[in-house]
Amino acid sequence: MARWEPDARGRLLHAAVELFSARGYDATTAAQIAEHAGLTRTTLFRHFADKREILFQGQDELIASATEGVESAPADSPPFDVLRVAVTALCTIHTADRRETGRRLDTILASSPELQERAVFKRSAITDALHRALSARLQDARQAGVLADVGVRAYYDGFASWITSTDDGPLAEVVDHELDSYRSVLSRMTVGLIAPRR
Amino acid sequence: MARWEPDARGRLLHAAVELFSARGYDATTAAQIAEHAGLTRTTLFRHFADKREILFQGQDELIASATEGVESAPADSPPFDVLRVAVTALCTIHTADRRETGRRLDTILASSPELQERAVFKRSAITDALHRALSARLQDARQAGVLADVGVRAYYDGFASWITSTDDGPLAEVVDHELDSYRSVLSRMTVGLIAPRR
DNA sequence: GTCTATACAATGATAGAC
DNA sequence: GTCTATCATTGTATAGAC
Repeated sequence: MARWEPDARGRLLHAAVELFSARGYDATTAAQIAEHAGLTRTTLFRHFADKREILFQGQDELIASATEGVESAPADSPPFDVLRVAVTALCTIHTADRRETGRRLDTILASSPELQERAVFKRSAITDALHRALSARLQDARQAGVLADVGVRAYYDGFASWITSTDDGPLAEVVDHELDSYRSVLSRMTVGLIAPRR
Repeated sequence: MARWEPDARGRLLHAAVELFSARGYDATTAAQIAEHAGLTRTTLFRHFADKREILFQGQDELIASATEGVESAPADSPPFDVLRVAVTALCTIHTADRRETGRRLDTILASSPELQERAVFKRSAITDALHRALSARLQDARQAGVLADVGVRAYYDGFASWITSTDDGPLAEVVDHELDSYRSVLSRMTVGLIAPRR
């Protein structure tokens, strides 16, 4: 028998989503979230550095996942395939049941500048991790930068369309198609797009 | 005769940089900054939405500047040249005398996660503005996304090396070289980089 | 090892006077 | 545009309970 109910973090997330959806982010205090989860305010701040972080738990896995993804790609993979392996690794974290959660989270995020700021920061952290790993592997910081930006863009675009769309398929599939589209954009970049047409 | 000393915002910026450099961001209170600038805490928050924003005043001009830059490019410019016009427009805001300010600001930013979060948010806002403007012009959201990312990356990389380097030239020149490098990366993307070598 | 009680400094908002 | 005053809330620090 545990002395306390398990999964405090999960309960706090659930309570936060519930209350933010009902009253809005600003109108919900940390004390209310804690109480709703059967805990106290002090305990909430023991688990999370700040109020925003409740909604972003698990995001740090994505950062680690990006780095590992790059390192796990076959030795002879061309750069874009290395990127694909890494971005696909990001997708495996979100299972199908997280889809509804993602939807609700997205609505809440859109309502608060404070949360958007944190979301952007997380995205930037993932991009930086990917950038570093690709840079180490490809030995070209600028090429790595472009690929990291494209990969993260494909991932976020894919995620957005995944939670919006009605037909259900895995996130990885949607993101993979996004990557194809961006690859096609990149491959067209030389034709009249960069060099002036003469 | 003015009833108050002019340029409250500028004085607050100066006071903030001074105190943050001396004691650190967290150890400096809004009241101290205000007092140092000959004002009260309340007045500080009349000028700035929060403590962080003091250091980022004028950044919103960059966002507007990005949009206008894209719209001001000649009608027949190829996409990358449109980007170049827009990114160059961003550079004209920082004159040579802002270089030392940029250096000091950079040191302060590096010391506080809270400030880095805001900095990333501003970068993201510029990227989004550029993305929107390019998207409207090129009628291709993904191509616009890649170009916006590349442009902003060139701008920030250029800015970082501009404030670091000893020899003085205009920011626009450094950024222009960055853009050349990224253009070259993009043009090499099709050769063995994306498609597997056979 | 996780939870709680309490006290505390600082942010940011608000209302009203000069 | 600036000031005084007051307020709820965040986030920290500390000490102790189960």
